[in-house]
Amino acid sequence: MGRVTLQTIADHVGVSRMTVSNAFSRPNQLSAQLRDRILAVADELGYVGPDPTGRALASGTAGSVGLVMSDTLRYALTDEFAVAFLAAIAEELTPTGLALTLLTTAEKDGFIPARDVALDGALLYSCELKSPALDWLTRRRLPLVFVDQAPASGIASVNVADRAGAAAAARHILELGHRKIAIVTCGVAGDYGVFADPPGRNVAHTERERLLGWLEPMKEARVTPAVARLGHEDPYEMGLEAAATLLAQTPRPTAILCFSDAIARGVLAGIEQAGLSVPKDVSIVGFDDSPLAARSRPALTTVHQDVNAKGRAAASALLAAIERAKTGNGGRVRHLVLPTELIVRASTAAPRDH
Amino acid sequence: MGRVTLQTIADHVGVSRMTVSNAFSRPNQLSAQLRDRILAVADELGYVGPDPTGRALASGTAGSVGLVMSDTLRYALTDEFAVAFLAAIAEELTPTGLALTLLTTAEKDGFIPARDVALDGALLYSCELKSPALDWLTRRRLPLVFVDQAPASGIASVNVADRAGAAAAARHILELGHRKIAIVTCGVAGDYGVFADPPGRNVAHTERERLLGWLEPMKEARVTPAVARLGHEDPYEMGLEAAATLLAQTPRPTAILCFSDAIARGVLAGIEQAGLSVPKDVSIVGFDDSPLAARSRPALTTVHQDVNAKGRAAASALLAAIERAKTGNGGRVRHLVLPTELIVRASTAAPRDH
DNA sequence: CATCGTTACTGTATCGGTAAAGAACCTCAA
DNA sequence: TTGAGGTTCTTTACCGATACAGTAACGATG
Repeated sequence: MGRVTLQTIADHVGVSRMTVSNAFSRPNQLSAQLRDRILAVADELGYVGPDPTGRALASGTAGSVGLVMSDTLRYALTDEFAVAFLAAIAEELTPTGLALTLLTTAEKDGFIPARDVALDGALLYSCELKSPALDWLTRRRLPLVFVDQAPASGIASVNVADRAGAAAAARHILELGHRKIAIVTCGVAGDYGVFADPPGRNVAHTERERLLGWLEPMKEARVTPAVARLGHEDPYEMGLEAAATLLAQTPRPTAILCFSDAIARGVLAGIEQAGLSVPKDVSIVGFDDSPLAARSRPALTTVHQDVNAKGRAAASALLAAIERAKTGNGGRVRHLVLPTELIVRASTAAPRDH
Repeated sequence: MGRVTLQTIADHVGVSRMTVSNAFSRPNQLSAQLRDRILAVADELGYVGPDPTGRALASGTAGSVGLVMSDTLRYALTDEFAVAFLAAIAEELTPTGLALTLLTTAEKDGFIPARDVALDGALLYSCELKSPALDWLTRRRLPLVFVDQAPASGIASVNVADRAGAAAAARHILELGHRKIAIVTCGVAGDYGVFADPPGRNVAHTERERLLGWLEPMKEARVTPAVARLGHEDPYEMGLEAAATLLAQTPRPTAILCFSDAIARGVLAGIEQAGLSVPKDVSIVGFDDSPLAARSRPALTTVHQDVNAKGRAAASALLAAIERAKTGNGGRVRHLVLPTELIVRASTAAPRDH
């Protein structure tokens, strides 16, 4: 026996296939009795419901939106902060009945998820500009939302005030009297190592913005920071190492500004391993205000961003973009920037010699 | 201008639509020159690649597998342990080019993701038996894998030795000399509260197994535990409250066995809030050996399970199930049970009066 | 009684592709 | 010269549904 389709049911009931389709998808197009009869027969035949693939082709909707996270899903999922973002998206999406498809950059036998999986739209979180996934999704002309990426015209974006937050962090450190300052930043591409000059081009949007934010007040104060640039893999380990390297420099930095709380925790551990104390010997500032920050000892001074709001904003921007693509209205393309706020906790203090 | 399809390109190049399809999907079916010409024209016309929906309908593959987590994605994603599981799945899936679609139980306007999203298969992690998502996926006859659920015949499953692990935990506590023992368990359905008798029916597989494991050595030792049963929402808060309730009982328990490390942490905090100390006054055992366990102070004695192995096993079982459904072979249906191991850390000790 | 609006259902065209078999042509050994 | 076998492209036949226009029946309206 072949597969049960709308036609099978239609034949059994003695109506047209379209009426069966309506029984499932547009209940008000037929009488209640007939609908019940159709559903009963469908049930009897073991029919589950309109086949998603057929429906998707005919109706033009897939019922799922894509999410590309940092190109490497594996590491994104070890990051508490990224997971919180994911959770916020999931929560915002749930009541819409849309599923969330996690896309990876990997491909197999010419099958590229970002190109070949049916989607109604996609969220791009913190991807490299030259990411192949981003490229495919763009070429598909899917409704998109960029999160933590350089805004592009015509594509909705959600960012946080990275620059302002970083500037606040730097100002805080300067006001405490620090002059020997180090920065630990991080990115997925470009050069790694310790630089006298901060990296210029070729860094992702978020990193660039934070760098600009940190550097501005320092420039005003005529302070030149040492910059260590790390990869993305294991923030704790890399922070630990970076701390060792930075602390070996002369003059030794008395304050370290970090790209994230996860890195800051590694740096903190590295400082303690070097026999120094935070904040007495070295002050640390993190970024993001992830749960880590409040939990660590000493509690991290950090730049807070509302990851929950970011996730929800991203999801609803995507819903608007999908609506716009479908009906032509749904508001105009928005470039949202959520605020950041410096949270002073216990990891920063005036330098010793002050 | 309408949309660019295979036909558009075929007309431009002057070949049949099928040849264009082959140019994209089966390169060895045509000459390299013609293929290049076709791809060039396709590129020129802004054609991205075969439309995923059309391809899905014709070929019968969607390119994505579903994952249902605990019915409430929101809470699953706040659970470090569940996220680690997700990460392991994602990692195992990545090289296969399959995307991972997160399914929720919610529906909207009669659209039910588990029924209406195109998938090649699905993983069900720790769902209630009567979960509507599980029900739909089963009825669709999709290749499935059950994880942390009662094995069903014909459906691959991955579990851990919950019962043995729990028994080891209970035995450890008994051997230390404890006789006044409490259990803090947790489930998404059924009755909540403190019971003299442990809940019987109507609890999910994992909970049941762990209960059976804890109770068996206790029965042998003629010890009757107090059982507190919590919901799923906020393990820390609920553990905190449960601790308060249990400590108020007479005789006061000297050891508490917890369903998870997340709950154990709440219980630990509750014990300390009550002015008691762990493990001097009260011993605690967790479950899972999530990162939390080693991190907490005192470090938690817990039952270790290899969440990474679980995730990978689940993913590859699903791949096998998909293969089986497609080609008829791919091995037989397996019911895997991964080992657990008691990890004794600092949260357990002999009771005071011992 | 002719006209009109509803309700309830049907017919036709299409969505964008793939599978499988067939045809045309070319190569090369016997 | 022939014919087996390979390469390359085409033909035919779907995959399972939805959109949209159309029609029949029926009661209401003037």
